[in-house]
Amino acid sequence: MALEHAILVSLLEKPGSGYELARRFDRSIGYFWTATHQQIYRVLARMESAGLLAVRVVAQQGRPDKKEYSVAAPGRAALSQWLHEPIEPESLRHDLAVKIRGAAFDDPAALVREVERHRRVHGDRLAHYLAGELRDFTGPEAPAPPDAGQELQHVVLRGGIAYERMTIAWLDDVLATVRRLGAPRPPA
Amino acid sequence: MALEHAILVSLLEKPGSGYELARRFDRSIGYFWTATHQQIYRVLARMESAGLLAVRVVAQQGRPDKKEYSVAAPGRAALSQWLHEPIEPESLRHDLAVKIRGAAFDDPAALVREVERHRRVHGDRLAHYLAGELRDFTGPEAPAPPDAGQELQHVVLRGGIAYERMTIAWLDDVLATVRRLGAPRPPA
DNA sequence: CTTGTCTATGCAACCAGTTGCATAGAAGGA
DNA sequence: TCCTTCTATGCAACTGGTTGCATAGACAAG
Repeated sequence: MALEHAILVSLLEKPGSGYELARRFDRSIGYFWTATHQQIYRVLARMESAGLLAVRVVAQQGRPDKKEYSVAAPGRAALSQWLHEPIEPESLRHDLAVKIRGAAFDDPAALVREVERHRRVHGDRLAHYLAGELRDFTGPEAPAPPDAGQELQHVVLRGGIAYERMTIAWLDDVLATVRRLGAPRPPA
Repeated sequence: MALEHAILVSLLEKPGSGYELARRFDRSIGYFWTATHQQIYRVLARMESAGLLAVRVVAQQGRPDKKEYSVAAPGRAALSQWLHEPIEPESLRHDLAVKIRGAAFDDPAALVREVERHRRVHGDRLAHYLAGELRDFTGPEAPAPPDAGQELQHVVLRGGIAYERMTIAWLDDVLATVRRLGAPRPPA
């Protein structure tokens, strides 16, 4: 149930509506946890009825009303408790690796195209992360000195950057390996 | 539904029972895809009734009978089709990152213990992968020259090794950052 | 004036994966 | 002798997450 906790952290950083949370999950929080708006709305409703969140309906001009959520005391306590519990170090779930091993039984040209496509996506993500790092942390516009929250956000972002760099290097390794092999077997 | 395809690849590499598959998913395949035995049995039953797999009951001495599954022609075709379809480049799902950002609102000492624990687990995994690489690919016992399937298995394993190394380096970065911050705020 | 995009919220159905439990014979150690 | 572990299979209930669909006003482009 890490989505609940991700929402608590995000709302502690700044209260907001389900829609705003969904956009944050397309950006900074989404670097390490994704969620669709439907799921966010559902979890928000559950958390609110459980007393973890407080809601305030905010009227806006030129736009629909929004429900602004913020963390209530029990929500903060629930987060604190979770932070003190150990969690499972998670494992990879990489379907591309399944495809790579599957290429031993099929046409490797299709794999090359697919790996190249993934490489491009990861390259774009890396560029996006680096731009965000420059904007929020290392550029001239960044706040100095940063507070603890910003330092922690930055180290998480550095993790995303390291992940993308590692992935890109690995995909290059995969491409070199597959190209070296040529055509192992005809297509099924 | 990548579990289906992971099973197809694994059974193409070598036919086996649900129990044997479950053990493979604790080892090599599990480097990038995990599954419990319950799920494997359920998916195997579904795939068999869909005609993707063939079963053969094998009597054993001193042990229960087992159902040995192998890939039927429609299964091979289904795998081939999937290999030619593009898949979504997947994103991280890292609950530890949620905890790190949450530490801005709580006691950072708990975070330090948790990160150290994760670091140990990833260190163990790295050692395990490296031992496997030596045993199967780079050591004196390894088959030379390797065939295409082995080359591909090796490049996937190199991905796991790169992932663990990257993760360990990042966790060290996290530890250094958190320790530098001291105690940002009192516990909730 | 119509089409499309943006803000904003939500229901319903489905699917994948986890957790808990159950069975059962063989082997090995306390 | 009993307890645990290993091999081997499976059901049932639940939870977390995805997909498809729906509504509705504001605004901008064509």
